[in-house]
Parts: sequence; C-alpha cells; structure tokens
Amino acid sequence: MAPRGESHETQKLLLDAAETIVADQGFNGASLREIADRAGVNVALVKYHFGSKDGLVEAMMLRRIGPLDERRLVLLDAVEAATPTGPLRLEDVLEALIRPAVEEGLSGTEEAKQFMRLVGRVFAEPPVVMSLMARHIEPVMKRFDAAFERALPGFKPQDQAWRKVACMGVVQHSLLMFSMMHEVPFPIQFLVGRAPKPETVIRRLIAFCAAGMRAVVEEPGS
Amino acid sequence: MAPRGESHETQKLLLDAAETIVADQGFNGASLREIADRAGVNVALVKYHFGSKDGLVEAMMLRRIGPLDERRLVLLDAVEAATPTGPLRLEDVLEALIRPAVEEGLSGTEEAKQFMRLVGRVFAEPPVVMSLMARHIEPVMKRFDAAFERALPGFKPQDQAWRKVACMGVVQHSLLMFSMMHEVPFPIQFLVGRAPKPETVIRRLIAFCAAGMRAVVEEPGS
DNA sequence: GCGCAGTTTAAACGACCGTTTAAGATCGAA
DNA sequence: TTCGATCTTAAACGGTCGTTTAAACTGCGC
Repeated sequence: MAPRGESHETQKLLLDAAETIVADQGFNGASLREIADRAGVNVALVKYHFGSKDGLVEAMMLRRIGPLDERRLVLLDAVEAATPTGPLRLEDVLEALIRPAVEEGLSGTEEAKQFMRLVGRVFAEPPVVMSLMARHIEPVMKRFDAAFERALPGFKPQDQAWRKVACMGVVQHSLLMFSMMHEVPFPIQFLVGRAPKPETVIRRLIAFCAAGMRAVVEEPGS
Repeated sequence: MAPRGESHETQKLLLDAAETIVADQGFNGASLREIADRAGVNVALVKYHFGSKDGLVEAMMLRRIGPLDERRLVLLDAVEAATPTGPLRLEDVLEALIRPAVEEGLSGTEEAKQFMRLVGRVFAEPPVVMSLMARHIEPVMKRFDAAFERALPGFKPQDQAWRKVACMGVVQHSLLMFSMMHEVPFPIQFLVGRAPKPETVIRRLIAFCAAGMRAVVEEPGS
C-alpha cells in the first residue's frame, strides 16, 4: 500500500488495536494475535515494527503520555506565570493536573478513552507498563510538587505527599468508573445517573480535591 | 497427613499461596503451577478442591471479603445506634468505611495485606474477579448510601454518588500506594517518608474524604 | 485381613502464547 | 529489466497455560 519510507499506516493500526485490547484485558490478557487480528495485519509485523510485545505496548503508551503531560505542564506554566510570586490558587494547580486527564478520558477519541482506562489501572500492570508510566510522569509530578508547596504554604512536605496521592486516587478512580459505566457487563449499580459533561466532572473533582487537600487532620492528642 | 473429612489444610495452603501470587501478578499473570509450587502441593489439587482456577480465586476472595464487609457493617451499626435520629456525623460514617480496610491493609497478616493490594486493583481484573467483588460489596454500599444521606442531608442523590466514588478512589489508591512503597522495584519516588501508623492513615483519609464530601461545587453560571 | 472413599501424584492433553524463520510481494532507483 | 531495500506473509518453533487422566497412596470401618 505505502511501501517506501516507513509504513506508519501499519504501525498506527497496530497501536490503535493495542490501545483497545490492552485497556480491555490488561497487558497479560491481551494477545498479539488478537491485536493483529483487530488491526487486520499479520502477527509477525509486531516484531518487525516494534521488536516485541513490550515494544508495542511501550510505543502505544508513549504516544499518549507525551501529549497528556505536555498539556498539564502548559496549563501549570500559565498558572505560575499569572502569579509569579506569592501563594498560588490551589484550584488552579489542581485544574492543570485534572483537566487534561478528564478531557482525554471523557471527550477524546474512542482510543483516547480506552487509554485513560488503562491509566486508571496502570498499577495493576507488569513492570513493563508500570515503570514506563512512572518514569515519564515523575518529572511532571516534581513540577506539581513545587506548585502545591506554593499553593499550600505551611504544610510539611510529607503532608503534601499523602494528600497528592489521595488526589491522584480521586482522579484515576473517577475516570475509571465513568469509563466502566458504559460497559454492558458492568455489574455495579451504585453509580446512579447518566455520564455528566466533562466540565461538570472537572469542577467536581477540583472542588473535592481542593477541600481534601486543605483539610486539617486533628492530632492524636485526645 | 489429615485424610478423613475434608482436607482443609491443603485448601488453606492453596488459598494462601493464591492470595500472594494473584495480588502480585493479577489473575491472568498468576499461573496455577506457580501457586501450587508455593503451596507445596500438586497442581491437580486445584481442580480437586476448587474445580478450576476461577473456583480457587473465587474462594480466595470470599475468605476475605466476608469479614471485611462484616466489620464495616458492625461499625456502621454502632454509629447508627448511637444517633438513632437526626443527621449522622460524616466522619463517623467514613470511619466505618475506611477503618476496616486500612487496618487489614496495613497491620493485618502478610496475606491480608496482599489481599488489600488485590482490592486496590480489582477493577483491572477479568470479570471473574471483578463481578464477584462487586456482587458482595453492593449490599454494603447500599447501607452506606443511606448513611451518607443522613450525614449529608440536602445533597441530591447524584451528588452523593460521585462523592462516594471519589472517596473509594482515595482509600483504594492510598492503600495500594502504601503496599507498593515497600517493594524494592517500585520506581516512583514521589512518596516521601516512611509508612505511617494505621491510626494516622485512618485519621488522614477520614479528614480528606470528609472535607471533599462537604465541598460545594460552584455552578457553571459564570 | 479387605474394601473403599478421600486425597495425592506424575504424566499427559490440546490450546494458545510470544517469537522466529524463510520466502514472497511491492515499489523506487539504476 | 534488474537490483535492492522495505514491507508482508504463512508456517512453524519451543514453551507455558488450564485442565484432565489414571494410577497410587492413606487411614478408617468392616
């Protein structure tokens, strides 16, 4: 079809198929034959274009992680530029963290939604997937650490840490639940109502996380 | 060794081994041969005692889910009994939800900790695992729904729903992070400090979730 | 002693896995 | 046309999977 140069078409077909199937069944559950079938290409092309299953999944994740983290940093840059000194508004920092993820997960292409599902369960994946994600998100998190310190002056670093973990849990779990709401075999009924608009979700998650991060923990002196 | 009657010993060995290995590698990644090896018994005994891999994992989960949910309901009963009418204290309801999970996940036996790791990633598992968990936790969640309505009167049901999802995300993700902190190959460095005591974690998560649940979301009128 | 149900064992079954091979197709360049 | 790099193909490789088989072992009632 398009022989000369690199056949980006076949690669794209494989990456798209991998996104759907890996998000659905996880790294171990997704087989190369199923991915290749969905892409409509031969299994051996995985080795040819990506070297191995690990290589395919790595390329699949890199294609999405980059733009997502970049958007987060662009938004964070804007927040920091608007307030060069003094405390940042906590809600603004949280929005830079949350908005790109929600927009990708709720109103992106079908493949982008699938990818956000995978992000929500990345800690369940083998080291190949997990460490790749961790490696790329670490410098972004360092930037947000500094921003949270400016937004919540007076909080000790270890207090920031667990609060940030809690926020990531809110975002990941909420996106995962929204993505699973539309699956037919989803057996949990305690999610009432229809899927809200992305802007609504963003406002809700920011409000929840901001209140949680500002929460004061009473000391055990009692 | 103990032939007559049912050989509960072999079953326990298999369940313990399955807990560790399934929590580590997920349902798809854990092989029966590895589980049987760790248990020190023959692979065929899985079929004999549990019928299949599905049966083994199902039995493994039921052994833990029951006591965990029971403790949650006992605590919730106490809260409701102490305040038969009028609004409940939100922190008390959250404690009934959070305390049993944190205590199991941070100070239980090694196998109990492993199980809580699995709970934190249950949404990434095949329907066998996922639907089983969902089926058993649903009636418990119904009870907590009613309790949250009493604790936050004036909130609409769909507002309760997403807030509860956010809380579950906080608890699951935090426990998962704590359990992964102690793994040597864990590549994420943004969790500073040592593992805190369970009581500290419980107070923190309750404070974070309570503040988040009370948070008011500004309406889009702007 | 023998029988017998409960339990354990080693070995094999077919299926699927990720990977590899070697040959073929397809085009632009010479 | 011939060459050669790029891309694709069908088929097979060794290995592991969950499952199954059939035979052995175990301890109690008879």
